[in-house]
Amino acid sequence: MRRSSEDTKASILGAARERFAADGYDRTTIRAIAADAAIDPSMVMRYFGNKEKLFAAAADFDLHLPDLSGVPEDRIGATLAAHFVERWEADEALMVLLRTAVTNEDVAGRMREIFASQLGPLAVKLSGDPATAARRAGLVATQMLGLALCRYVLRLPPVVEMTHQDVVGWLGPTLQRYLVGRDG
Amino acid sequence: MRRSSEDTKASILGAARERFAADGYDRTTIRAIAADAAIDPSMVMRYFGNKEKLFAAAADFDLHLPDLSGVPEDRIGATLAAHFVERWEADEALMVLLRTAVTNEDVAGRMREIFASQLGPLAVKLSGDPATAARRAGLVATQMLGLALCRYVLRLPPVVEMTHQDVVGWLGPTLQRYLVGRDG
DNA sequence: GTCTATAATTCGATAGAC
DNA sequence: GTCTATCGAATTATAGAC
Repeated sequence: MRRSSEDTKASILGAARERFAADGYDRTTIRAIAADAAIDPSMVMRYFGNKEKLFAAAADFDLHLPDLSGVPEDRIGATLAAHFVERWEADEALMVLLRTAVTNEDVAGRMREIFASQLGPLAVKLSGDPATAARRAGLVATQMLGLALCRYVLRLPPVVEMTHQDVVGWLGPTLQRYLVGRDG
Repeated sequence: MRRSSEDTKASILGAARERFAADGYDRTTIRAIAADAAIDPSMVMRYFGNKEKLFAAAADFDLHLPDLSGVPEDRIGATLAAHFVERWEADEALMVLLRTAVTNEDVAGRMREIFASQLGPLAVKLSGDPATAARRAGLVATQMLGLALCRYVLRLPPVVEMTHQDVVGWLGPTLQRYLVGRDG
């Protein structure tokens, strides 16, 4: 069959995202991606150059943090918790990134950048204290990435079984304290 | 040089733990482990059969959860937080396991077993409520594994810079609420 | 107990025909 | 735009000499 360049590229990217998310970077082969996309392996090379560039294209994403300016001060933690769960379940690129960052130092570096540049400013804005903002952002990351790890990657049954509402109810107060609380 | 069987086995295991922890399962090669142990690759096969069995031997471990019966009720979260950080930094096998569980379904299964069998009973004992114990244990896992992920694997700077005391001060109350709190 | 040699795979990447 | 064919490298694993 004959497809357009754009169709081919898109189907390769889709297959790549699934494979990278399911198997991690090392275990994923260009051959497998090509087979999923029903195309020859050499086409993948033609469009993306090499495996690393294909990964970069598949893992490109944005946290899309919500605008919290209209949210009541005491609902910030809950709002953020709800947003993270939805965002995570909507975009496979996040899992691709987490799975890969664990065994790839370059990707871990990208993850550091993402959280520093997107979560850091939010923490400054919320806590009003630039001195502790970085730490607050880091704490939020530990809880949110920990949830993602246990729920979507390790699939610990009690964590998988929680509804969105359960997650917001339990993690909301935690994030609230990390972002705007006074102790520590 | 001529070494005893035990010496050889021990040095292979040590090298394997370091490699698996540093590079993950897929990236770690038997050849590299053998080189680290200053031995021929075929010796590794001789002693451990194959790569998978070598990994199983290197990742064998125990959470060694502390006895909390003598700890005041309101200090349980802090005690557990302190214990986890110390345990994590003392035993490389934990990082080996986490790094590998992320891209290996069999190992993820072992991780599920470990947390269910070791953290579950603790939650029952503490909360006194078998109905919610599994969920409480799961929540503790999200926060503790999230800390480990950000601090030891992704190495997010603000999380790495926290002292043991900082960790206990911030995460203690979180674990406390997950284990013995009433909301959710 | 240790090593050499090598079999058997698998993979990323390239060249080139159609 | 798509595919065949293949190279070169790396890896697990085995057989067997010393």
